[in-house]
Amino acid sequence: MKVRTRIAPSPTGYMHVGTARTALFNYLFAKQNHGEFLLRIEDTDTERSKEEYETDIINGLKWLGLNWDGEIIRQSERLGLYKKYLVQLLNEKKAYYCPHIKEYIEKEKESQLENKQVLFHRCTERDSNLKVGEIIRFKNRALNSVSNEDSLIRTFQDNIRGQIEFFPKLLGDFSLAKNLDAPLYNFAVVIDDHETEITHVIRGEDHLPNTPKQILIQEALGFEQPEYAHLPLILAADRSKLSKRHGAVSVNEFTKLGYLPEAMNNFLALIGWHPKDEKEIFSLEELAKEFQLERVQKAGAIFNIEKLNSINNHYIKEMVPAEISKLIAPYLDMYNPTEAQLIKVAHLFKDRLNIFSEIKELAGFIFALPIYETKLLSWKEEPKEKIKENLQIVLSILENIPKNSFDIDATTTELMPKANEIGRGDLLWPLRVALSGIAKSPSPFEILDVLGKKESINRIKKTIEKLK
RNA sequence: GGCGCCAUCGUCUAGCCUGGUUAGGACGCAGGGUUUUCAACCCUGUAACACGGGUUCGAAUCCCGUUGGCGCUACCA
Repeated sequence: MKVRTRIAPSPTGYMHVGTARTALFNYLFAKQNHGEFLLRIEDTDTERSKEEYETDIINGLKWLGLNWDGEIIRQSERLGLYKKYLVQLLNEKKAYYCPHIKEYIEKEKESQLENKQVLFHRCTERDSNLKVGEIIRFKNRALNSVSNEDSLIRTFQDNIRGQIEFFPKLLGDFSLAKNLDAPLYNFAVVIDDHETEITHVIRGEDHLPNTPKQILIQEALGFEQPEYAHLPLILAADRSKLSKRHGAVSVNEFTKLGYLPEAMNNFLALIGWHPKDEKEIFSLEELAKEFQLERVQKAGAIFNIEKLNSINNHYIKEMVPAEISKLIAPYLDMYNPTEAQLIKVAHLFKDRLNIFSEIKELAGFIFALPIYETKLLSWKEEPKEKIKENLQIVLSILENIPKNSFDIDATTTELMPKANEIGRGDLLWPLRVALSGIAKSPSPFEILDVLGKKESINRIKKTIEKLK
């Protein structure tokens, strides 16, 4: 049978990195088994679902290169299908209309909580077979009698976790739909996974408690049970489920910050999965080849942004300046840089860039010399006059280099003998600051090269002026 | 409260199934090197088997318990 997996996000928020990781694992598993990876939008909650979020999810998947097979499946467009099965369950008396409103159920819960009981609804109308309410509930057979075999412990297999136990009775008569035209999550999932012939349900661990309900629905409908695999959760630093309050969690935020999709995929793959050997850098194709569900971790993993940064830095270093220049351009927009400038900047900063958005802070001085204090010019507390004198020396040397051969080689060759003579720090430090206005920068020779002769001379002269 | 899941360096993890390792790697951090600073790169270092029993000649590894963490407990998904 052909392997089919799916990513089934609900468009109630921007695409979460957890969704991205689940999508990635589903994609990888499908690819390595020459199967299909489907995208299903779970938009049955009309109150919270928004088109904007759906678009964001689609863009996120595309950005990551996790291309799905076939058309997008939208649950909101399949209401007739759910209705058909709902009617079937109702007719077969495997589901019923429940008259109890929310307030009643909540009160019921409160008293159950007080009495330290399991929270579930057992309806007085479950056998009335009348349409006494809107909500449709699953008639849980395990509730029928205490000696019923359905009240015993049951298990299902999870490809990551092994055998999982559950008590059908403890599930109560859970809800299937708000009404005939408004299916609820657990029900819609079962119908869709069946109809689209999903063979492997790979999803977050937060769905583990839903699985028994879904299995019961499958059995009531006579559906085949797919294989399950529940992924560990992505956690925040405090080990709770990663959410908005923890900072950047949506894929589009990472895109805006200037992360590379290949770094994102690589990093996400390493949260909860690890190859046999010690390799850590993987392309999507390599991942599809080496990924194994059996090697997925069971415990939740903290989203470690430092690691992501280091992986991103790795991928940036592998790129050529021409590619990088395009990606840093948006962050330097306010300076109206030329293409040639961007390429030089890309070349100069590629090794020290974790994410592209950092370029503004790192390279801003190239385009606009920041204001700085005069004392920054002194290497080791030399007097003003000494600094000025050294800058004069540099200036006279640089002025003698022809404009069109004013590059790293030329400036290094001309300046270094003098620097060695009077002290490297004494000569090069003031030059660095005169050119950049900051303490932490690339070498003065590299800056000279990017700035060009005219701007370099200009900056040095201004500094000398400043020292008067 | 109930149910379920989980537990190796600060973090991500290898090792666990098929007991015998100086418990390995990466990120981070610290120190050193690299034609001045920063970054990158190279080298070195740092640091972990949650606890208690049991089985065994021998337990991170198998079993039981404890503790802790997380998730779910909707007319959300």
